[in-house]
Amino acid sequence: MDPHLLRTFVTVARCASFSAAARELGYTQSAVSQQIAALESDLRTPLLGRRPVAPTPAGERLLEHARPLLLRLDAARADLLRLTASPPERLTVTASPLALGAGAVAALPNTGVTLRVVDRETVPLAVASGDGDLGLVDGVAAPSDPLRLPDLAPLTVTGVAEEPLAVLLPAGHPLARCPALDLADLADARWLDAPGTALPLEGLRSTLSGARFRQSLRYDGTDVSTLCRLAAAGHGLALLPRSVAGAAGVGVAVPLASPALVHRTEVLVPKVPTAAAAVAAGRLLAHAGPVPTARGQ
Amino acid sequence: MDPHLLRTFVTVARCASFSAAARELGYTQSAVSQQIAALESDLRTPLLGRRPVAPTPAGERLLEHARPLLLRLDAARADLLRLTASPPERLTVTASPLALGAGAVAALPNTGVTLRVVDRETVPLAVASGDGDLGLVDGVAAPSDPLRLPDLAPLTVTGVAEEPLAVLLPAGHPLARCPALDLADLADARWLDAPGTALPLEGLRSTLSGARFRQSLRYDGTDVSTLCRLAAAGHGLALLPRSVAGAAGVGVAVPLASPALVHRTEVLVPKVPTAAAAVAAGRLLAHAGPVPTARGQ
DNA sequence: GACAGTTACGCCCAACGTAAGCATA
DNA sequence: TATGCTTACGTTGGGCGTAACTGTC
Repeated sequence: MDPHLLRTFVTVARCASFSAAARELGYTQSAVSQQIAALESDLRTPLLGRRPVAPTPAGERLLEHARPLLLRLDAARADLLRLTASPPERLTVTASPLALGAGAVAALPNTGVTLRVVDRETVPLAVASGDGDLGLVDGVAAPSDPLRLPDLAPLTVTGVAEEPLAVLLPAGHPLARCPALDLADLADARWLDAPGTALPLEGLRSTLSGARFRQSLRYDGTDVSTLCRLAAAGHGLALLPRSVAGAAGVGVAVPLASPALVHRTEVLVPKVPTAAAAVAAGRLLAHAGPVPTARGQ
Repeated sequence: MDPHLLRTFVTVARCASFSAAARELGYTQSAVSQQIAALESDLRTPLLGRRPVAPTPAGERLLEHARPLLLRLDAARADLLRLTASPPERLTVTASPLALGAGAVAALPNTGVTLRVVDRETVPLAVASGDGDLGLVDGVAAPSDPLRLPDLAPLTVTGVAEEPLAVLLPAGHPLARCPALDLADLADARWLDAPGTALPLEGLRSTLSGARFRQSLRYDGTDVSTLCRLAAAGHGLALLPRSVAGAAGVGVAVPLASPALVHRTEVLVPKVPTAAAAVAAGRLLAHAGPVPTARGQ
């Protein structure tokens, strides 16, 4: 269970090839073979089928463990090195697309900032690994409830904005004339599958037992206006913050009435932020929030 | 950042001594010294002050990373080994004290079961590490909200019970005559500090910004009736499930009215449970729940 | 027979233990 | 002076590469 072996295992599983993984890791094919053999003998179970190279059930389980483990390990390393390293002159802000509300944009310093917009789930990863100095993530939550973020590293998380939700529908949609919608009304609707940009439905499914959300087109970009046009063109519904849906300029935005859910934005900084990140986080809080956060556990 | 080094580091920090850690780990003092030196040179920063042996600020950060990391590593290893190992004949159920409601107790199989009651935060740890086959944890949450559990390993979590809360007060307490209480009423009360048994207040503090919960006696056991007697004797208030507080036989139980919080119990099983654990989990669900669970993220 | 993973074998370095060194109470 | 961490040094084994082997398309 040496992380070295785990990393090799994960790479082999991803490449579905010993030799490709060896090239990528700078080993010989032989070394990779030996590492996998060592891991398999350590755990007393085959982890990879050969020809084709694919994880066995036990291998799948190990992947589930190994990936977050390696992530945490990298995050820990980066965090410790950051303590020593001299503070960078530029501030790198990593944000998910819908986390950049008007308030956040206004509060950003206008010099020495690199703004990177990435997939929603990449944001905590970037901040934890030191890839970004400050993160802005959004998601759906009950009012004043914190977002459920993966705990890759001890980060300081603060809510900075909450706003109501809306569903973006194509103009001719039968539900487009409703004054407000309930999630239950949308149980059988077709949703855009855009987990990085539109608000993800996975968690919401469980609120409506029995309801099956049908998914249609998958969008992997991070561009909100494209997303809105996709929704307006009838490729599927999109759940968005009300202000975004209302200002889309295409389609029809219908407010979401219940259950009580809001669009929430949070600031992520390392427990010991860089000076620039601390200042920027302070400005964001002063400008927009903080928003109350209820109940840890 | 080899886990071997991390484990040594954590041990040295705990023992506050190189030689004691060496004894505990089965190394020579010299080896431990070299391992710490290797870690410090790898991270380019001193981690431990010597004489006395105590973590530096950087060392403190590393401890924060290393402890959960090693936990996850052990959990992963245990999980994989469990896949291979032959299923044990006995079922070990690990539960926090207040997770054992009447329903849960009734649903437990009456043969071949070892029931272990432990500190609340130990339950996920035990299930993740394979130390127990099935876990029952409780906590405070908004209705149909899942508990916030540390994600040590991929576990299957299902709600099985929710019930209202009550505060247990000594008979003469000024608030004991109220028909119901609000958390705000209790902002300045003195609470028992019993995180393993009574419901912990840490998270609740943030709901009432400005309110400072004063803590008094600390109770580290897992015995509910002792806790009730402590509360009744005026050592501090205790937040409990209403049925428990009402049946305490001592003190006065006053229902908690708002904000909307409930006592929630969840079943924890490994993603691939043992046969006995799967059966027991099924019985628990059939008997008591499942309780709705809203929103992932 | 070509491609891809395994096995054999030799080499080397990382890591441990022994033992001497050194700093602090 | 005693205790306890560090440094020096010799030894060993784990892990890598080279190369020969084997199984599968």
